[in-house]
Amino acid sequence: MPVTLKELAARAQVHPSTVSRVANNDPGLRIAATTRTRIEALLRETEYRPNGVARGLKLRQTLVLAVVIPDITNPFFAALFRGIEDGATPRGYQVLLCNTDGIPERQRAHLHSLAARRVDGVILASTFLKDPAVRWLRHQRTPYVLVNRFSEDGVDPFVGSDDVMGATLATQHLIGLGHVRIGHLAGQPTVSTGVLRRKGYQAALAEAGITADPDLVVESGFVEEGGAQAMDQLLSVRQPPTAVFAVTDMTAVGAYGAARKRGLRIPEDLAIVGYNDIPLASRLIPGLTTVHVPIHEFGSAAARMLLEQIETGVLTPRRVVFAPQLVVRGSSQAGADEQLVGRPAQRSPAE
Amino acid sequence: MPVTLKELAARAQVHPSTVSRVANNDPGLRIAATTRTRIEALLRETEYRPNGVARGLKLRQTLVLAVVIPDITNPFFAALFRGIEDGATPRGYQVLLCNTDGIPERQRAHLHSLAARRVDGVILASTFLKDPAVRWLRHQRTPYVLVNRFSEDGVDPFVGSDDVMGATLATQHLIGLGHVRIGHLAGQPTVSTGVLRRKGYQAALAEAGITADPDLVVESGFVEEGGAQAMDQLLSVRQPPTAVFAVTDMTAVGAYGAARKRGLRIPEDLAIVGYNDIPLASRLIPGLTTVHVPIHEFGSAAARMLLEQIETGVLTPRRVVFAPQLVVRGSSQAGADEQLVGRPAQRSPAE
DNA sequence: TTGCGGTGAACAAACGATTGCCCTATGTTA
DNA sequence: TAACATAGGGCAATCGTTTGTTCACCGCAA
Repeated sequence: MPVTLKELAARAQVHPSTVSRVANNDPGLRIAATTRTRIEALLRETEYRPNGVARGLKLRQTLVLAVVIPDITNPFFAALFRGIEDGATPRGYQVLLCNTDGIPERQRAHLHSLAARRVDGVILASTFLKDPAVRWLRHQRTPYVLVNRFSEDGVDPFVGSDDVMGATLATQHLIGLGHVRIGHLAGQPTVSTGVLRRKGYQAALAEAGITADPDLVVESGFVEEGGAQAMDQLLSVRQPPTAVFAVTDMTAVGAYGAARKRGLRIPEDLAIVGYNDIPLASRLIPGLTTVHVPIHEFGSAAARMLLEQIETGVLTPRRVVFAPQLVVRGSSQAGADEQLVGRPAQRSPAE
Repeated sequence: MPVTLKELAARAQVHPSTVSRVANNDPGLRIAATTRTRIEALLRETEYRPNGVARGLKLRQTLVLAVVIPDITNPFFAALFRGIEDGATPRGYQVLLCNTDGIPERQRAHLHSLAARRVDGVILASTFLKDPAVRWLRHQRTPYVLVNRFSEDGVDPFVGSDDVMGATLATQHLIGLGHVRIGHLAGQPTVSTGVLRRKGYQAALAEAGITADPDLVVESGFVEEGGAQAMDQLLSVRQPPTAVFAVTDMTAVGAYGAARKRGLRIPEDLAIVGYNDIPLASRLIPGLTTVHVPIHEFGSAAARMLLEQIETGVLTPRRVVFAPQLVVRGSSQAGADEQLVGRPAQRSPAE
């Protein structure tokens, strides 16, 4: 059992409040040097650390943040979490991680628990358009930041990338390679990234004077399995695409599988472009051409915004939007894989 | 600001303790039906949830667990975390995630913070042999469980696999394929998995009457970059191995890169076997032959053990050791990749 | 009328820290 | 010598719950 103020006070023959002031280095404290020394020795000897729970109750701050995401086993969210933790830990905060598997009810349940625990703030990366949970957060006056996806355009603190621009870049790249029948593995229309990336895809086609074929857009969701199914469907139309833009890298991974199963060569028979540039993208064979976004910085920026909001009560700027960048690899352009050489090494993981 | 007991009590014209008892459904409570109804209506109307911090102070339990790992972006730990959360959430616990990057000082700092926060228990997956942090946990009487690695043989609550057996299986597999010069990308001798897997490797060689060549064992650590460097070194010896057993899958991924850079074909020129069977293993080309361990179950078993310890004060059994199983894929045996067909789908991730 | 048992709730003491205010010596000044 | 600063700490309220104990009241029986 860790030592308490009261016990220390008894041992030092002083009042607990005095020990507290010494421990907290109260600036306005007048105290005899000998007393201070005696108390400090005791503090060191017992390795006293104030009970965080009691402190939280009194000071109304827990020094805990929460991160709510669909699934940490998705490399995108793992990298995001690292960014958040790296931003929060140096400032004394620790981070609760909540996986929702994309199920609104689980998200709701987690948020309610988090509110009951009085976490100081929430970073939410699993929101969808018109998400009632976000309205609830607003109403609760819980500090929060949305990441990657937003719920209502422009009203919430947000960190993400310019999805329309990223999708446009990706599609223009395929157009530039001479593709005309370009498919899209699309995210759900209930999610901002799904909507905006589809919009960017369509904008690029329109700009190039290519008439959009509705058969070439298939909803895949954001994960591997959906990507495989949707790709399979795309390859079954009477005149299949020669290239696809997948709404996320994981979706593209699914597409790889589906293409390979049909004996298609990438990129000769089918060019593929993804979105996010997760670590896995460069390890695929061929490497996945994708839209790079600074995932780790999403996290650290979100943490910074959240902490600013918590500590100062105000927030400026309210939105951080990174410009995405195309990374060309072998999945769209044969022989392009050497562009990988010299990319910065990843943060070192360890078993 | 959420509503408090005191406010509710004022509105219901009763004492706070009465509201508390109604909210907690105190079995021994005698109360007039009308009063109870009035209070219950108020509880629902205000969506009252007791302040978890105050509750934690009074009850001396926070309903928070902590997971301490090297790095969540390593797929092994991501899967492990899911297992833990899936075991903890249904029982009302939420989980703090702490990344140490394998740095003892960061681990120490996190554990101190966690103790100050009075987390109910800790799951530690980043320990090493004779880890002072584990001794500290014991001394603090903080409930804890070690996962995957242990600190001192047999003394701590532990969940993991039989590393010697797994390594033996892997090596025997290579021997069975006719390999004689078999290398080992080894973990550090300061970590239990490093020591035991090396021991299993050596045992298999000895049993087959193959004399161990010290040049064929190179310390790689547990991550990709180390694997690449160590593999490079192995391929530089005067008579390079025709097969290697890598201490983890991530190390094997590094080996893939190194081999490919030299133009070696896998498995024809170099057979590779890994350990852990992370999701990435089956997506590599060729698929990575590896020692399968139930990562998700590591997590849920650890959570169960920890909760038992927390809630009952005792722990039985103290050790859960899973028997590992070899999964043969194309990295050791050409044409073996079809053994992948029909493997259970992964848990659905989402962007 | 007194006593008693049962109802229905209030009281109050924790849990461990923080912090504004008060109190008592002692020395200083007028 | 009376008034007053100042130094050095103690007091007590507070954060929001939980829970063992006490209390007031009512009806009923003796």
